[in-house]
Amino acid sequence: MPDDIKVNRRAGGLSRGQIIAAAIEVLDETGEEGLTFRVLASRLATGPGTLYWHIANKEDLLAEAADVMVRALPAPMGAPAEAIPQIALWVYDLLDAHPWLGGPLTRTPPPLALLRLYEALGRQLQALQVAPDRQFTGATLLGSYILSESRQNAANRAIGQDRTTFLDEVAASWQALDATDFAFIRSLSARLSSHDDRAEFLGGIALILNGLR
Amino acid sequence: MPDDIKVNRRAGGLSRGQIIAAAIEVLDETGEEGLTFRVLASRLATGPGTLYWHIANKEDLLAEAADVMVRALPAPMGAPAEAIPQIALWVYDLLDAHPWLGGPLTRTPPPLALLRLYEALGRQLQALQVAPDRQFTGATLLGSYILSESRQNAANRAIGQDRTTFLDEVAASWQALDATDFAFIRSLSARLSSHDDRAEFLGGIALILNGLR
DNA sequence: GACTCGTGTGGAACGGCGTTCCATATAGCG
DNA sequence: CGCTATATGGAACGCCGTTCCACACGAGTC
Repeated sequence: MPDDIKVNRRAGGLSRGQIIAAAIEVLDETGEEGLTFRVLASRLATGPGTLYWHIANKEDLLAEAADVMVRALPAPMGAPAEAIPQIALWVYDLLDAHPWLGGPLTRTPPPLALLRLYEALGRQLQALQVAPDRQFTGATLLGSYILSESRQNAANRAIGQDRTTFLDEVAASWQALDATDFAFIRSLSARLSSHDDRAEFLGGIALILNGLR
Repeated sequence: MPDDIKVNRRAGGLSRGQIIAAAIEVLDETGEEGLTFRVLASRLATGPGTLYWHIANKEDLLAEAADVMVRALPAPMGAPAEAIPQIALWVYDLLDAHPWLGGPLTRTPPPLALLRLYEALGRQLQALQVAPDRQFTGATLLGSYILSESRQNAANRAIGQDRTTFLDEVAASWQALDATDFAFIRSLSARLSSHDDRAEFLGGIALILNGLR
């Protein structure tokens, strides 16, 4: 299966692209754990064995699905100092709408989808005239923060129940911790459920950019 | 199974602590995927069903194992500006020695082990006189960067082969990317295999602290 | 137009997983 | 000395990713 260019000669034949598109549908509907080869095969009206002719394994499938999503990253507009928060928010909203992306994006080695993100961030750092030996650190820092926060936020709402009630429960469990061992955590718990996530998130981005200057 | 205080009355009885200790042994030897209830049970000379009397499920077991590891975090010494890199490096080395920690530490909601880490970082931020409304952002930023980098580094070496040859392969695959779409990534690939990970890592920490000032 | 062969197909089966079930054993208590 | 809650452990359940293999089809060759 060397090239994707080679199209299936069969009439109603399955293509790699169709499989990935169907996988994304299933992932959006039932999450990462809901995607199995059996349900995917039945949705495509075939058997599990057929899928393995087109894709190597589940890891491969997830990486490709993630890449499809990240390819939609729009070209940033405006000054670099504005473009970076713009990219950050785009990723934040992407993972909010498709929480399953959290898994496939954070693998070793970094999947292509993640490289696209780093590329976009790195270019803005270059445009910001960040010193070359700081670009690596800066891109890594931005990327890890963006992904970690987006993942966390996405996971919060993937639980199924309402996001605010979930955060309230977490805050309550933090309040129940030992008062001396977890003084700082407890002081955070009030802030946890009331704060504006996106504003908080953008604050972190601004902090990084501030440090890069 | 309300309290841990209640000790097994049986002679050679199994305790929750013994199970967790054995689990950590298996995890250190064979990684997260190597830990199954069957191998854990056979190591403890019992059946899988017995384990479920003492622990709720695998997630519970992993969270508790992670907590045991993070509890060993030493009390930071010296000025706060030195204590934070100190904590960061401790986590970095911990995950380097026990790569399986990467998984259990990054769950939703944040496991107790992770809260311990945030507590330690937050206290240093307070000592650094960081404004209260920036402590949350700062701790989150530090935590996400420390964990992400440590995880990445740990995963690199968990592959089995030598770390440098692994990074060389990654660098080569980056060089093979499209020259215009991935100009920034390609410019990074040279730096990837030659750089000093720990120095790079500390550079990122310094950058965050710089931004907080 | 028949033959053939590489390209696809799909359902059964494999081995392993987390977890549950249940018959059984044991230790403390009335 | 029974009784009962505690604790055990092996069998079994349902599901997973993946492999296997018998088979169908479409295009090139004579």
